[in-house]
Amino acid sequence: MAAQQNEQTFLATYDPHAFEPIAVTVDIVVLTLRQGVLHVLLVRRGGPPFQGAWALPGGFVKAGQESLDEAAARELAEETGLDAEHGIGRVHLEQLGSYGGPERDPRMHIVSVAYLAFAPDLPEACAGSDAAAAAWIPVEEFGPFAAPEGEPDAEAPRPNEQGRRAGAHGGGPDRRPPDRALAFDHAAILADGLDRARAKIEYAPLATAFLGAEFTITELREVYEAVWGRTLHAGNFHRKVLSVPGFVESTGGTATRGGSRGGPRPRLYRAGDARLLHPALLRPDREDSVR
Amino acid sequence: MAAQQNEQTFLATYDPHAFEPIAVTVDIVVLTLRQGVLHVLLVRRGGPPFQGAWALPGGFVKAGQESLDEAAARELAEETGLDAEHGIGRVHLEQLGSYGGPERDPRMHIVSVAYLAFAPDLPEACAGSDAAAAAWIPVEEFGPFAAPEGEPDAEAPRPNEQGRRAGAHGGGPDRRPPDRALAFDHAAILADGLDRARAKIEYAPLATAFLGAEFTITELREVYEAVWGRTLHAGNFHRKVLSVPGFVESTGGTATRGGSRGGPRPRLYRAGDARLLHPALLRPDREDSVR
DNA sequence: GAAATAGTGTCTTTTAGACATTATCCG
DNA sequence: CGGATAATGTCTAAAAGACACTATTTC
Repeated sequence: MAAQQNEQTFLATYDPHAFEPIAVTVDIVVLTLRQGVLHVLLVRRGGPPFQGAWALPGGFVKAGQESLDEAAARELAEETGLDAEHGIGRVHLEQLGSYGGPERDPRMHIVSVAYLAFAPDLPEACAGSDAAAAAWIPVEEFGPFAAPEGEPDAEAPRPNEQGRRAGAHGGGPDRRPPDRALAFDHAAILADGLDRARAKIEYAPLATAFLGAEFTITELREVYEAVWGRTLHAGNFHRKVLSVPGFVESTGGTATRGGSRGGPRPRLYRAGDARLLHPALLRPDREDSVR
Repeated sequence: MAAQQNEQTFLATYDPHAFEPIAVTVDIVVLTLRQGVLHVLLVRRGGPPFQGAWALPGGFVKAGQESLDEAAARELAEETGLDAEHGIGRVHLEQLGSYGGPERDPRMHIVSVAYLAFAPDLPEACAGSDAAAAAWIPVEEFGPFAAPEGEPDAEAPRPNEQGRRAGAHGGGPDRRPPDRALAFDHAAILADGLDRARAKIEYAPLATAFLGAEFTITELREVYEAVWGRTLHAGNFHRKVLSVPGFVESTGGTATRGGSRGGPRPRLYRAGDARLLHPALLRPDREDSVR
C-alpha cells in the first residue's frame, strides 16, 4: 500500500510539541478496613498548588514510558510503601474514571485518570515518597457520603463509634478530622469511588480483597457492613454467601478462637474462583433512589 | 495563609511545556439500532496513521478550553451531523474508560478517553467533518463480540438475517464488511463499549435511548434482543417492563397499525422518570460466565 | 377466515428476608 | 452456668420463567 510510505513520511515530520499541552495524572482512591471502619488513603500536599491540603495519592504519568495501569500501580506502591511481594499482589486495582475539566488545576489543563483500590488492612503502612504525610482517614470524616442513607439505623451504632471519635478528636497522633476540603476535585473523585465500591461488591467478589488470605463469614459480613454503612442479618448473609457458587471456598480449618465473648470457632474460607457473583448480593433497599 | 503567596509565585514561574507531552483524545462508541440490528458508527481515517482504516469517531481535546464531556459531545455532534435541537438532546452519552498505553499510537503517547453513546435510529445521518467517510456498521461484522454466546439460539434466527447479509455483501452502497482490523486499539474499546451497553441496560432505563419519544413494548424488547443477541419471551418481557416502577409510562395512545402481518394495535409508552431499574432486567443465564 | 401479534392469566421454581433454633465456646 | 456467637432450619413474599389463552388486527 502507498499508505505505508505516507505514514513513514508523516511520522518523521510529526512534532509532538506543536500542541498546547495537557498533562495526565493518575489519582487513586485506596480503600481499606481498619477495625471495622472504612478508611481512605490521603496524603498531605507538600507543595503548591493546595499546599498543606489533603489529596488523593497520585502523580504524573510518565510520557512514553508507562500505561495508565502501570502508572497507577507504581503510584500505589510508592505511596503505600508496599513492595511487590508484600501485599501489592493482594490489592485490587481498577480504573474508576477520568476527570478533565480545564479549570481543575490552576497550573494547566490536567486530565486525571482515577483508579480505585481495595487493600487489606495494612500494618500501618504509610509514608509517602514525595508527599509530606500519608494517613488512613475514615471516609466518614468527609461528610456527605458517610452512609448511603436509609433511615439512620438507630439500633445499630457503628462499631468503634466512640473509640474512633475520641481518638480522632483527642488522644492519638495528629490525625484530627482534616479540613474537609480536599485538593482539586478530589472530593468528587472520592465520592465516585465510594459509589463504585458500594455497587461493585454487590456483583463481584471484591469484598475479599479487604481481608487476609483466610477469613470467616463474619469478617466478610463486616466488610459489607462497613462499605454499605448498614447492618446485615448475620444468618441470612451467611447462608447466602455459601449459596453463591465460587464466592468462597472452605479451607477446612477453623479459627483458633471463637468470638471475644464466647461462641463456637468459626470456619475459615478463602476467596473462590468466581469473577462475578450470581446471584448477586443486592444491597437492602436503598430507599429506592430508583425513581 | 503564607501558602497563598507561595502559590502565586509558583504559578507565575510554572512552565507547562517543561514536560514530555501527552496528547488527550476522546473516542466515542456510538451505538444505534437500524432495522433491529445493532450498529456502531465508524469513520474511515483520512490521514495517517492508519490511513484508510476504520476507526471510532473522535478527536483531540482542546487544551484549556473544554472538559472531557464537552469534547465528547462536540465530537459526537460533528461526526453525526446532529444539531443541537435535532436529536443530540436525545442521545445518551457517558464515559466508558481511558486507554493510555504508550504504544497505542505511533505518533506519540496519546491517552484516549472513550465514551459510549446510545442514539435513536438517525435518518441516515452520517458525513464526518474531517473524516473521509462515516458509516453505521453492524457490530456483528467485527466478529467475536457478536453474541454473548449461550447456545446459538437455533430456533430463533435474528431478524433480517437474510436481508442484512444479502444487503451488506451484495446489493447496497459500498459498505462491505470492513477489514476487521480497526485502527489503534479501537477494537478493544468497541468490545468494552458493547460489554458496558449489555450490562447497563439491565439496571438502567437506557434502552429507551435507542427509540423515539414514543414506542411500543415490542420495540423496547427488540432493543434488548439486539443488544443482548438473544430472543426474549414476549409475554414475560411485557409484564416485567410494566412492573418496574418508572421504567415506562403510558401515553394513552396506540399505534396506528398493528403488526405488518396482523395483530392488535399496540399501546404507546414513553420513558419514565426512573434512573435505575428495580428490580433489574437481568440477562437470561449468560452460561454462567460466573466462575 | 387464517395467521400473526398484543396483552393477560396461571403455575412452578428460585431467591430474599424475617425469624426461630441448635450447637459451640468464652469467661 | 450464662451469655454470646456460628451455623442451620422454617416460613412467607417476591420475582423469574415456562406456558397457555384471549382479543384484536391485517391480509
